[in-house]
Amino acid sequence: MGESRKLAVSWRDGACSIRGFDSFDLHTTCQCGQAFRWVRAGNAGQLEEGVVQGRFLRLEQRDAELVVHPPADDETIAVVVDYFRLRQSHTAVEASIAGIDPTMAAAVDSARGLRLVAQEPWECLISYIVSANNSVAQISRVVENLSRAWGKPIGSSSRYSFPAPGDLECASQADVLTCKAGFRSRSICEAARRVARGELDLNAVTAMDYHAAKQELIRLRGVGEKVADCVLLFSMGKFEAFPVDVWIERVVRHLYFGGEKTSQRDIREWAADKFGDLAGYAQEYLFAYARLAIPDRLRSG
DNA sequence: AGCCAGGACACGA
DNA sequence: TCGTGTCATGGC
Repeated sequence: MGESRKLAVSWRDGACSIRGFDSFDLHTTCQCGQAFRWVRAGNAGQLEEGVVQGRFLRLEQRDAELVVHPPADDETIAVVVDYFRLRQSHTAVEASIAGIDPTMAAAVDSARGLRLVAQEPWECLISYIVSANNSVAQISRVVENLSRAWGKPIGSSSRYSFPAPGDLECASQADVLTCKAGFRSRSICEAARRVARGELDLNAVTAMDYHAAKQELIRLRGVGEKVADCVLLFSMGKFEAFPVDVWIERVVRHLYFGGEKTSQRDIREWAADKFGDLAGYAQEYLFAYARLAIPDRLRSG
């Protein structure tokens, strides 16, 4: 999992072209349900628009080339490269997982080029508090509502930055409820207060090892093992995390436990033993594999 | 009308 | 420790 690839970056007409990365699929990565602010632009093709670190990004993949549409300054390119971990040799990760057994080979085949993106911990935390007993489409809607209500407008993009902890702390629970956050509104407000007041330091949590960090996150209302694992995996670089949701529970039970009902705890232990350091990547391919049976229109957002 | 969605939590046995 | 009802909200 070393970050060693050398990328080639070139500009033309204000757009920037990044080359030199290996296995990467923009659309698969943006629409797999790990991040909630990406919108596919156009019906087909590889064009995605999203907001990362307060920047509006308009990205287009042309095979082995990733185009960052204007404005594409040095800092924006750095944000894109870090977010998608483009310096990481992903072919090796996929080969390693596919080599585990035929089922995992099929799972990797179903979503080749799927990356684990490096989200911002604060936004990721709130997003996954919102995710509880919710659909991907609805989560995206609520995150966008929160941004529109308390974030800052980004140029002429019609999009808004995700609100900082201090900005969200100003919101009342009733205000958050108007964003359609439902019963999660109280959890959102409490998390905002604790982070804004420095009672919870997400950078410090990121620096902890997996188990210590998880224990810390779970102290928050609305954060159980599954949500904590998502935050750890999608924003804190803890690749051993294996979030167990209803989809993972179903697909693992069916593919590996002969259809017998298995506790989430058993599945987590099984995954840690079977996948080790790559459990998080294995989980994402299994998640994509499981959801493949569902018609595309249900996932488009 | 009823079930489900990238669950968490309080409760009771 | 393990199962169960409940929590908003929208799509099917």
